[in-house]
Amino acid sequence: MSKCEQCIVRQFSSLKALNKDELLRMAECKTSYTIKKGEPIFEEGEVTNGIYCIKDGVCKLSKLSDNGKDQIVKLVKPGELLGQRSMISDEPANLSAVALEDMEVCFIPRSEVMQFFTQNNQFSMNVMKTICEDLKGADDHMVNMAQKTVRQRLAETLIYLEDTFGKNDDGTLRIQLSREELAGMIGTATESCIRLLSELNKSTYIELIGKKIKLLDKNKLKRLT
Amino acid sequence: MSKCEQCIVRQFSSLKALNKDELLRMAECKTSYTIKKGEPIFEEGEVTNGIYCIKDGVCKLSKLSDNGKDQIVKLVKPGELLGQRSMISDEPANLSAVALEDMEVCFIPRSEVMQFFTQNNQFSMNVMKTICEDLKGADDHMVNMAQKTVRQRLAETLIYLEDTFGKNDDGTLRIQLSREELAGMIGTATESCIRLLSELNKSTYIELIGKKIKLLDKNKLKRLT
DNA sequence: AAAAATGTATGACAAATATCATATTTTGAT
DNA sequence: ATCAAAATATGATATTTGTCATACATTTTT
Repeated sequence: MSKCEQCIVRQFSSLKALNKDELLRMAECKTSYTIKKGEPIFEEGEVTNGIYCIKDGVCKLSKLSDNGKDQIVKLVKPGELLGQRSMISDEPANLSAVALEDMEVCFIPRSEVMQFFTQNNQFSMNVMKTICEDLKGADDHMVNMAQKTVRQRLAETLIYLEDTFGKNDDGTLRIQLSREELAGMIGTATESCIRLLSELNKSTYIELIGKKIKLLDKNKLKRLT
Repeated sequence: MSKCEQCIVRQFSSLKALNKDELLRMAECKTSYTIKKGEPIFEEGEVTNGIYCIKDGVCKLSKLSDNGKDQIVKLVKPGELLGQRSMISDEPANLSAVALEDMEVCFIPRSEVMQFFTQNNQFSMNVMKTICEDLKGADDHMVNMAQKTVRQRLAETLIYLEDTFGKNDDGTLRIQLSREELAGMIGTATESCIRLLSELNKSTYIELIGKKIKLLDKNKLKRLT
C-alpha cells in the first residue's frame, strides 16, 4: 500500500486539496489496480461505488449508440478522476471507461470520498469545478458534432491529440488509437475516417507511417477547421 | 419586491433548500425582469455575475458555431436556474440565453448565491446535482448528434418537445419554434429541416398546420429513432 | 391597403458520407 | 513459422445532407 501523500499525480486533481490526515485515511482505504490495454475500468450502467484516480496511462470514455457504434466522449489522462458525476448523482456510470494503454489506477470508495466532500470545502469546490469544465467541454463538443463536417472534426481531433498527448521521437502522435477508435471520436464510419486520413496524407497535411500518424503542418490543418 | 418565500417555481429548483432567513435575504437583493420573446437574457461571452431563476416562459441556450449557425444546446423551463456553471467556474457565459416566449425571470447576484453555496450544504448539493444532470444530458446529446441521422434527431426532438412542453387544445406542440430554431436544435440546415417535416407530413407521422406541428403517431415516430 | 421584409416551402443539383465488397497488411495464436 | 483473425485500405455505389435558386405565404412596416 503506497502512500497517497507522495503520489505526484494527486497534485493535478481535485485531491490536491486534501490535508495530511485525509491523505493517510485515503491511503488506507484505496485499492490499486493495473489495467491492461483494452480492458475496461468500468462499463456503462455499472454501479461504480467510488472514484478512480488515474495514476498512469490514458483511457477512453465512450457510450454505445443505438446504431451499435461506440462514440468516444472524452479521453482521460493521468491526474484526472473518473466517476465523479456518478458519485454525486448517485447513479450508475453513464459511460464506459476502457484503457487505451496499460494503466495504473487507484480506486477510492464512495463513502470515503463523500466524507472528504462534506468536510473539505476546497476539495468539493475542486470537484465541482472539474464537472463544470466537463460540462462546458461537452456543450462545445456537441456543437462541433452538430455543425462541423467530418473532415473538420478529423482535423480538429488530430490537433487535439498532438497538443494533449504529444509526439514520439519520430514526430508521430504518441497516443495510439485504432482507426475505429479515431472514427469513434469524430463520430463517423471507420471507412470514412480511413479515407479522409488517406486524403490528408496525399495532400501532405499528415503522413501515415503504418498505423501511426504524423502531423506535417498543424497550421494548414487548423485552417481546415 | 415580491417575496421569494411564496414563489412557487422556487420549489422546483435548487433554491428549495433555502431556509426562511435565506429567502428573506434573497428577496431583498434579487431583481425581477420581464423579457420579451426574442430578447436575450445574456449572451455568450458575457460576464453574468449571478444566476437567473426562470419564473415564467421558456428560453433557449445556444452557441454560435464557426459556420455562422446557432446551435441550440438546451431549452430551459420555469423552475430552472441559469448561469450556475459560469458562477462556479467564475467564467463568462459559454452559451447565449434567448427567450422563446415572453418571460419573467429573477436575477440573484453572485455574491448572495455564493454565500448560500458555502453556508447551505443542501443547496450546494442541489446545484451540483443539477450540473451533473446537465453533464449527463450533454454527453447523451453529443452521442446522438454524432451517431444519428438528421431524420432520427428530428423525430426524437419532436417527441421531446411534446413530452416536455405539452400540447395545445388542437393537439399541436405548445412550444412554438421557428423552422430555423428547430433546425438549430437538431443540428441541420433550415431547408433540410423543412424538407424532412414535409416528408413526415406526407407520410402522416405528423401534421403541419401552418407553422404549427401536430404529432399524429408518437409510437410510429419513436420507431424512426 | 400596399409594399417590404421575413419565414416557409420546394426543386435542382452538388457535395459529403455511409454502406457493401474486396484486397492487402498486420497482429496474434498455435 | 504458419495460419487465422483482425485491422487497414480502396473501389463502387447508394443515401443523406447541404447549397443555391426561386416561389409562395405570412408578418411587419409604411
